[in-house]
Amino acid sequence: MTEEKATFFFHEPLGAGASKVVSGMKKREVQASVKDERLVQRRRDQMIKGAVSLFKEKGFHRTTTREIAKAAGFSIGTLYEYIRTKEDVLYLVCDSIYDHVSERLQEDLEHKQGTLESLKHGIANYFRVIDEMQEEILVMYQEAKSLTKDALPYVLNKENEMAAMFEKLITLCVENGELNLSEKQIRILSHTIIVEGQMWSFRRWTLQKLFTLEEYIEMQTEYLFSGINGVSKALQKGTITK
Amino acid sequence: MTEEKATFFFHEPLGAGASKVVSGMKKREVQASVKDERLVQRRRDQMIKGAVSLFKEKGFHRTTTREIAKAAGFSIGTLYEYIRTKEDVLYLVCDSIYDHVSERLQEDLEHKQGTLESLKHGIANYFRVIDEMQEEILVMYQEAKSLTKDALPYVLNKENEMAAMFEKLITLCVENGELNLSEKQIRILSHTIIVEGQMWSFRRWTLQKLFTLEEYIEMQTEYLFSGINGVSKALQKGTITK
Amino acid sequence: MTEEKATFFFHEPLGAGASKVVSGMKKREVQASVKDERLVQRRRDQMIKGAVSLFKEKGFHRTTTREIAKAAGFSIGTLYEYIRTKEDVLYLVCDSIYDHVSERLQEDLEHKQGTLESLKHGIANYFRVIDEMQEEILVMYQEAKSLTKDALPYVLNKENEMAAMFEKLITLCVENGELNLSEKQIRILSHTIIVEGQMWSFRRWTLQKLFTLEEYIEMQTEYLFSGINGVSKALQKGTITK
Amino acid sequence: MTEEKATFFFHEPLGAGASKVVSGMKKREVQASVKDERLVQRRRDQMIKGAVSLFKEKGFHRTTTREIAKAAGFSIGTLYEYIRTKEDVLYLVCDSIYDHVSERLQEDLEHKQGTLESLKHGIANYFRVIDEMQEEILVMYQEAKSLTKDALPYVLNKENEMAAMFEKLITLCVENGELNLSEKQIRILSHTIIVEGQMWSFRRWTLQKLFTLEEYIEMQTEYLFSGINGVSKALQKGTITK
DNA sequence: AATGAATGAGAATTCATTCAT
DNA sequence: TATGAATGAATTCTCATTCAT
Repeated sequence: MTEEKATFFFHEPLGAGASKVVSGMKKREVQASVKDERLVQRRRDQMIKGAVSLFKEKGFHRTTTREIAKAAGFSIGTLYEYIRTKEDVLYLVCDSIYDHVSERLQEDLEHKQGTLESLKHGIANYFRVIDEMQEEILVMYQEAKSLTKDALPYVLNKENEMAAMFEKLITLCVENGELNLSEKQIRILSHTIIVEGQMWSFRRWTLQKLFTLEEYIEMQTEYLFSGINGVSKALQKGTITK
Repeated sequence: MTEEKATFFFHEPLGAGASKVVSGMKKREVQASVKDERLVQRRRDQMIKGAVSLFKEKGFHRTTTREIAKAAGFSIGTLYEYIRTKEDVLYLVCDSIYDHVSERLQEDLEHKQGTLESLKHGIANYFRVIDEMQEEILVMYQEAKSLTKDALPYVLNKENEMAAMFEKLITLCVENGELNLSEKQIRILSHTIIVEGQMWSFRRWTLQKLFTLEEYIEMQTEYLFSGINGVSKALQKGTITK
Repeated sequence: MTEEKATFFFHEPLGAGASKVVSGMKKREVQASVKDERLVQRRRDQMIKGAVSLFKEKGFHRTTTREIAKAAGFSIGTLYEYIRTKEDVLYLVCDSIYDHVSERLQEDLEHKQGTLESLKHGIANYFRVIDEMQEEILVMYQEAKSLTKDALPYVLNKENEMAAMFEKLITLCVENGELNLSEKQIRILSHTIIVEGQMWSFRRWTLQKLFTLEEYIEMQTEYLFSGINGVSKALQKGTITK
Repeated sequence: MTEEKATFFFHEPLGAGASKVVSGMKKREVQASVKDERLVQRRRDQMIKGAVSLFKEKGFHRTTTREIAKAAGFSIGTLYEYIRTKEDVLYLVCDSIYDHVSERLQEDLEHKQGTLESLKHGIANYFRVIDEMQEEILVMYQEAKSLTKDALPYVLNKENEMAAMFEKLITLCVENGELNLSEKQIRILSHTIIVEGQMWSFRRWTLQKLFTLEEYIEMQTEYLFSGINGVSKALQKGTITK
């Protein structure tokens, strides 16, 4: 993967600073004045926790650094001992959410077997993670655009890593002969899966009023595997119920 | 549809002010000091045009009202003759984009016939509209969350109207016996179509590097109608090419 | 009367521009673009009427020229055909109020006779005028300070003219042998009378809750003529009632 | 005293928020971001000092917050650490002036004895305080009207407290048999005294040119106690000089 | 390390005044 | 004469960031 012209959820076309999204990319460093690594970690955790709940409530721009400091339980001066700019907080928050999601997914995708069953299971699991973390997901996708150019590649990288998980899962199925899909088809499929998960969170104002999570999983899986035609026929035959 | 607890792309849980998303809802009025309706329309068009390009570049929050005025080609004082608050600009922008998208869709969905072919055609057309307006789409979905509570129902309503278009299209197919889907399945399907369209714009940083629009349309349609299994089999049989 | 260092209800120490308060001073001209004198007068009357009611409600500074124009029944453009600056409106308003008050007083003080009775009658009449015009009185005294330096002498002059009326009335009594007061005593007395009148308007929040106008007139007159000692004795003797 | 329909020096008729002027009323709190109470006091003192001198010069409305900050010796940002709105400054200024006046009066009225002599002494003292603080008095009475509804009761209350001081002084004389006055007469008298004091400041442009403070005190006292008639007779008899 | 007072650039909004029609 | 759209200087207030204690 080379030079990004990333415009995922981002406004500015990326300039020189923002390039190469390499898998296995190192974390972007956020400078702290305080040396004690353990303390830095603890303070940042407090900070992220406070910030997430504030961002949920009012978004990044409407949240002030003072509020973040207060929510984190320390003073504004202390806040700035652990970050350099307000945007650092946003980066830490996004990074942390990605990590949590990835972690939860990784956990489950550990025992990848390359069967259709395990793929379905993986998808269902992903949807459930999304459901549990919907607030965070919302925050992340809505505010990530406010990250500056140099934080961007790291975030895009995370997105790619997530897609890669599903790609791997699907590829295993292909290798096992359970599926027969081209590279490109795998790519698009994994992105579609990810987006359908996000959909549960983004469109919850309507979806979550119409369906329970499990219904949603079932129906989406049905569509995903059998498509409109398949679903249509199955319904006709009575294989699946309304 | 009743009382919304909308959390679509919005942070604050909606209070009393923001309820009822009624189809056929009247436009929310944005007050102008200037009386000449025609002039108001013209100036607002200038304003929207300028604002969209600024919002694309730097987002709503980072764009100042002075910049908007300048981009629109008039003074800050004049800007405020046509709106009341900065947020009004955002509302006008979102409203305008929705209108354009809807219009473009409506145009095409006029000759709805209730055949699978026409449904496919409608979807393809929608994807193309998205492609043409991707910048605007991006702006709308990323900034709409900054609208205040009282502008919200109008925006949610637009979303519903868009979903309703596809619901109608699909329902026609069902009525014609071309498809056999339950109410709920129609619902979820139309939202999925919409989201897959948005995906082309949201994930363009990766999708548009891998696929041409027509490829994307073809592949998504394939998945949508036949699902993973169908695609998989077709590929095996050589019905479709990689 | 010479060089004023007027600080009546005015903030800035007066510079060169503001001097000589001469009795019989000509009115300060307020320039109009419109030539037709009659029209100018009519429009200004509309303007003053509207402005007074607005100033009553929200004060000079919080009232906008647009509001004044609207209240006057014409457009902002038209307003500026009859004045040069917003402050001109204030001057016209103050001037007009003074004129009304003076006129009402003059009317009554016409038949000055130089008896104590007629002095009492004059005072009572003045109090009644104040009562009738209290809103205007309030406006005038509260906003006059916003007049610029060059409008000031005219206003001070009006104040002097009012004091002069009572001075004349009292002087007549002195000349008639009904009273025996020095120049200075006459001066201070006439100012005191004027201020006691204003008091009815300025302190109405408490006075007008405790007394009717007629009670107030009676009591103030009693004090004015007999003083604390006199009132005290009269009460003791039962000459006056509580 | 209950429900006020105060229109003292105020434009808007008071709504629900502005009621009950209770003696012993607590001070209206002005919120500060800074915690250190002592510092808050010091900074506010600087602020008030600067503001008073600016208000004297150009009035509340024509003074900008930046000017206030500068006059106080700190930045605009710092100013807003100690107040919430510009109006807070006005409230602090008015409050401070009242406090100073009250304090100066209280000091002296401490040794109230209920003799006519001590009453005269109290009045003279009040006039001298007014003289010393005339600039502040002017500012207070001219700008107080710009206070919002919720600051009003506090200010009216102060006015009442001042009147109450004289009422007490007079009442003592009545109780001692030195005077014989009704409740209402006491009321009106104390207000008259207060207003005659203010008169020295409000009409200084003419009074202070004609009289020295001591002359003014003497003459007003004469009138106050003996009235026109008394003064007139005394002059005739040669008891007092011109 | 922690604190929180100080800073000032920057933002939205208002409104007196002008001027072309 | 009358109109009202256009203007932009001026104003209040916010908030990220710094730095002395």
